Amino acid sequence: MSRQATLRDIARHCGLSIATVSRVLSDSDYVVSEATRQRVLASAEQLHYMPNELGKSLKTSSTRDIGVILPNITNPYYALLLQGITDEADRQGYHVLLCSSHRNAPREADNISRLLSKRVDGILLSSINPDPEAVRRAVSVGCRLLALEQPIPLDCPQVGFDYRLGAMMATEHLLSLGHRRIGFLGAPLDRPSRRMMLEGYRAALTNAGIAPNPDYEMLSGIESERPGIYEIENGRESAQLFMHMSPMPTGYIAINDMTAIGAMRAFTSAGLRIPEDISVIGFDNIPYCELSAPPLTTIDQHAYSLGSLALRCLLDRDEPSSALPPTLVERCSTGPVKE
Amino acid sequence: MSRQATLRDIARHCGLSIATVSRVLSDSDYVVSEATRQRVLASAEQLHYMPNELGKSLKTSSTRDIGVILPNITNPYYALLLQGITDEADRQGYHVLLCSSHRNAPREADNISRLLSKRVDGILLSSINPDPEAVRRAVSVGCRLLALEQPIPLDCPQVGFDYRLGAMMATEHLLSLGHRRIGFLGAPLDRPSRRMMLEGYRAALTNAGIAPNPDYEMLSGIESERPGIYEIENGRESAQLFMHMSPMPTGYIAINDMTAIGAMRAFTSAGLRIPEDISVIGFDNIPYCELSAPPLTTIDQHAYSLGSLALRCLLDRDEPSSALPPTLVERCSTGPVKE
DNA sequence: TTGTAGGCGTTATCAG
DNA sequence: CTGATAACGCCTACAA
Repeated sequence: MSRQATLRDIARHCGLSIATVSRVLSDSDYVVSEATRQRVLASAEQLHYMPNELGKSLKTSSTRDIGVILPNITNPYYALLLQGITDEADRQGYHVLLCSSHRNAPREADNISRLLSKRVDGILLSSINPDPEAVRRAVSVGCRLLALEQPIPLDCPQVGFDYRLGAMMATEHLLSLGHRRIGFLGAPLDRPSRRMMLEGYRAALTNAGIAPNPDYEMLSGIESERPGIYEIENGRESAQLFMHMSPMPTGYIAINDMTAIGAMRAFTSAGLRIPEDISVIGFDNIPYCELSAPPLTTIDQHAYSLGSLALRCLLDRDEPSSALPPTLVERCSTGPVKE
Repeated sequence: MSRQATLRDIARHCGLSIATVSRVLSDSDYVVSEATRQRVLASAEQLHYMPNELGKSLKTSSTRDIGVILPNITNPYYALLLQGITDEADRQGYHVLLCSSHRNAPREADNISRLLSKRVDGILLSSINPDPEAVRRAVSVGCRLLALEQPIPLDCPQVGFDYRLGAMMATEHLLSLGHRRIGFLGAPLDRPSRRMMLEGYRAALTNAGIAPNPDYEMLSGIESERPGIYEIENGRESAQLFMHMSPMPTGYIAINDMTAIGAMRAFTSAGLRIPEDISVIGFDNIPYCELSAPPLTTIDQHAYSLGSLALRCLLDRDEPSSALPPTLVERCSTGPVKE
């Protein structure tokens, strides 16, 4: 438990000045004679020198840290997103400071403050409605900030999905299988992403000459701290309501995979067969989709790629705003309509 | 995009010395007259002062950062663990620097180096066989290091599960339901946790007067980058092999939930009914367990609590090593043996 | 009660 | 090619 060696220690050890030692150890393009370079390197090795990034950052005002604020990581979708971010950060020589906001605006503001005090080089923020004051302060002190996954109404780069297109693709897939009555397994429209999905669903129906039926837009549901679980419950509940209708829809598009799986469980335990009797399509393509019974057809959001893309945008500042195109992943939960 | 205000700016602004300003803003117990205190506070407010933690850390040599090194986060078990850590860190006023090691020893060593350069106050490391050199260097420079989840053969605090006991409980649960032929749905014994589970399984059998049958210990399987997926495949494969035996076991204990779910799918698609014909019990209690068909009985590892416990141990340095007792969670995948 | 000054470990400017 | 020296923002004896 000895104190860490510093440039000064090395300088003393090899009889050179701190400046010279710094020059070789921070491999600047500065010219140093090969002989002294070797001397410095040898001493550094012997003393187990390890640069102190604090000093360096204080001087250069760059920490190579980036802050990531996510609602929570136990949601597999956010876990995938975060993995994409950390892997990219690793490649680029950056470090990730992780914060869980739990969808709590004051907490988010606090997270931002703390990250700014840490002098992070940038912040990736996934927020439904962030404290505008906190965000403004961040950009005003020159900290890059990027709106991740959820668009925010502020002048900053944004990276997200094309939710509208994704929902259209899902609906069109059902339409192409002959379904005409298509239900929307939704949730409260408290986020832009959800509103965009509902829009896409309606647009696809309209394009196909079908008038959207408000009864088929199920938006009930409660939020809860247990991620995953309440979404399953929402799916179950919505499915129950649909089963009381007649005629009930033959195809269903869900706001996310968890909701779709919950609905499937309700349908199958009521004796309906999937995909023979009805079809269900999810959204996100989380790993569970391969496990459900039957394996879930869904729209892939490419969360992992989105994460790494977001980090690149934050750092490179080119293509400042972009969205990843969704992809249809066909598994076994959708099939031709039976009438 | 103006430069951040510093103590000096505030001092100038309110006509006091930097020292005085520092004293009120770092709310030390130093005595400052109420009048000047108010003056300082007012100026700080006006200039939007935000302390620069870099300067502070450089001076105090404490960053309140802790490094967390995990194989990957897309594994729901690690996601839960990480959530426990971040939530606790938040409560304690610490920040989490996240690294993904991808179970790669050189990469782990590199992660450790980078964290040390960042002068983190501590490191939580989940590793099968870490580079001993890197670990030694960490403790030698006085950075606290705690072995998380996987024990490592070094003198440092450890926090993990009682894998042996967990596997015993799982096996005993099957025994109590009348099962006598019990299969072990395993994986290569490359980690201490897995070896401990096999031990526990054998011990429970022996205690019940049953000689462990080597044929029933299935350890095949390939690792792969896609987490979750290969575990499902391993489960499937092992199940296939078991179905070629006669008599085949009636009860199965799996090394983790994913493997159990994979095996269940193989069994049911071969026409076996769970839990009527055979029983399967998992390990971890990841959220998916509630989704599988049928919902999976399992051993809860309390990953979330382990995360927060680990952080407390790292910081408080009391109860330096401990393990969380596992819990049986009965769902629908286990039942009385039918003979 | 307030101010001065030195130092934490780096980088970078400017002389030698 | 190398060496003093002054920052970076903060804390903290010590002095007034």
